[in-house]
Amino acid sequence: MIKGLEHLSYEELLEKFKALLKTNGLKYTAQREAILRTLFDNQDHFTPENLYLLVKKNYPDLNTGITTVYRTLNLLEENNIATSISFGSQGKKFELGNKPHHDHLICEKCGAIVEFEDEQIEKLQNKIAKMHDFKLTNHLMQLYGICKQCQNS
Amino acid sequence: MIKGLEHLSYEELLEKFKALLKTNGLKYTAQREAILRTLFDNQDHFTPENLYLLVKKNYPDLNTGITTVYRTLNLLEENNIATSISFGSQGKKFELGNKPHHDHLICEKCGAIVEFEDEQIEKLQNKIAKMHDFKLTNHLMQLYGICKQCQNS
DNA sequence: CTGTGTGCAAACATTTTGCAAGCAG
DNA sequence: CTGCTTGCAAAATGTTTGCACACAG
Repeated sequence: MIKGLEHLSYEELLEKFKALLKTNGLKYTAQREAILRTLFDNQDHFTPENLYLLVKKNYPDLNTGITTVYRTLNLLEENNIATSISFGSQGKKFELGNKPHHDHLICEKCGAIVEFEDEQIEKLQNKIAKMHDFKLTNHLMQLYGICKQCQNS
Repeated sequence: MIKGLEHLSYEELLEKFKALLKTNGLKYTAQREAILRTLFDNQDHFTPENLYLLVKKNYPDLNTGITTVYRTLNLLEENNIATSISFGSQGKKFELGNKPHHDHLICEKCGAIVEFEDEQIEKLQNKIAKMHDFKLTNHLMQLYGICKQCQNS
């Protein structure tokens, strides 16, 4: 899983990104940074569409196309800087992978996404994988329900 | 979650389906049964496309369209006879919901899907939901890894 | 008969690709 | 300068909808 990205400052993250670009013979562009920066400034889960709109709003001069957002997100994901998860009807969403591993609680009414971690569950998952002779590489857990607010309305 | 569908024979399942159709003023058609039957005979996880191809192969005379497969799957899902899950790059898949709740181990190499159940994890999930004041309605857990076969090849 | 179901084609939504021009290195 | 990157438009996917005919009840 994502390791070594926890608690990075933006400067550190940017350095990491630049190093990665250099290693792969890719170029550092204003659009790529705008996308990274927007992901960092809004620690949230974005669909490509939502992120595209926000980048456009925050950096109107760059005139970034949605194509570039898709391409950059894929680049970030391939290099473990971002992660994507499919949230049922909410579609595929990306988040910056600079946090320790966590799973999600999703409100089916308002769509709120709450993150959580649980070490015990992780241990049980490893146990199950071992029982089935799987070498675990990744996992996904989503709990769907109704959040406190929506229960009271 | 899905309750009361466990261990149904095909006849029982079909009765349930017919009752449901009658209740909603819907009609029992050969295409709908072919789809249900195919899901039952191949206890597996299907994309609409795959299921469509199999139904076409098994019941060529019906000339079933993919539109009908989509419509029937949605009908079955709305009535808790089938369930759909998004399996990352494998896309959205449906399975007959006549088994007790279970989660999935997915091989990232060959795409194999193995089902498992774990009561302890379910308990922990309830604990977490309670901590965050969520009223749980559903959950999804997928463990991605490399299966035994693929490790040895 | 009535109204639901069907297949087809068209519409849609989302994501990817081809291309000519732009710009980082 | 070289060739990676970009935005646009077009293409490719996956899914839904409109419609006229078919058929279950």
